[in-house]
Amino acid sequence: MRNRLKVLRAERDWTQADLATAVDVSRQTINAIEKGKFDPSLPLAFKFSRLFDQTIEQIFFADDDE
Amino acid sequence: MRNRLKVLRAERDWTQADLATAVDVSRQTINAIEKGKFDPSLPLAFKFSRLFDQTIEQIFFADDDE
DNA sequence: CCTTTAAGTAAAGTGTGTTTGACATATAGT
DNA sequence: ACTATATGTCAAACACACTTTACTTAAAGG
Repeated sequence: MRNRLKVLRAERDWTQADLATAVDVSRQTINAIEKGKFDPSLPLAFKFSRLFDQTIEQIFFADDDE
Repeated sequence: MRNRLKVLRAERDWTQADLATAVDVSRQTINAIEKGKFDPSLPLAFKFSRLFDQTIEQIFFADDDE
C-alpha cells in the first residue's frame, strides 16, 4: 500500500510528530507507514480518514504487489 | 468496528467459506471478523471493498467504543 | 561551529491479525 | 436416525502493528 500522508502533512505544514499526536500513535509509527514499512490497522486508517476528511481510498491505495 | 459482511454475503447467497476463498483468507478469519472478534488488516479491507464494489466506509463503520 | 528541529532507523517488547487443525452445534434433506 | 453443510469456537503458532528508548543524519539559523 502506498499513501498520501506526507503530502497531506505538507499541505498543513505538520511534522510527523504532529500527525502522530493527532491520531494518537508514536512518531515512529507515522514514519514507518510513510516509508511503507507496514500498513496501518483499519482503525488507524479510519482515524486518518476522519482527520483529513477524505475517504480511506483517497489516502491509501494499492501499489504493485497486491 | 462493525461491518456488513454477513448481509453482503446473504445478498449473494455466499457461505463464510465462499467469501474466505474469494478474499484468500481462512474461514475462521471471516467468522471472527463478522463476529467482531477483530478488525481486518487494511489490505484485507481493500479486498472486501473491491470484491463488493463498495468503499471501505460503506462496508465497515465505527461502533461505540472508538 | 554549535544548537535545534525534523526525519530515519534499530532493538526489544506487547498485542492483534491470521493460520491450521480440531471439535461442537444447528439446520435441512433423506 | 443419519448425513451433509454452515456456523461457532478454541488452542497453538506465526506474522505484523505499534510502543519505548535510543542513536544517527540532515537542514537551517544563530
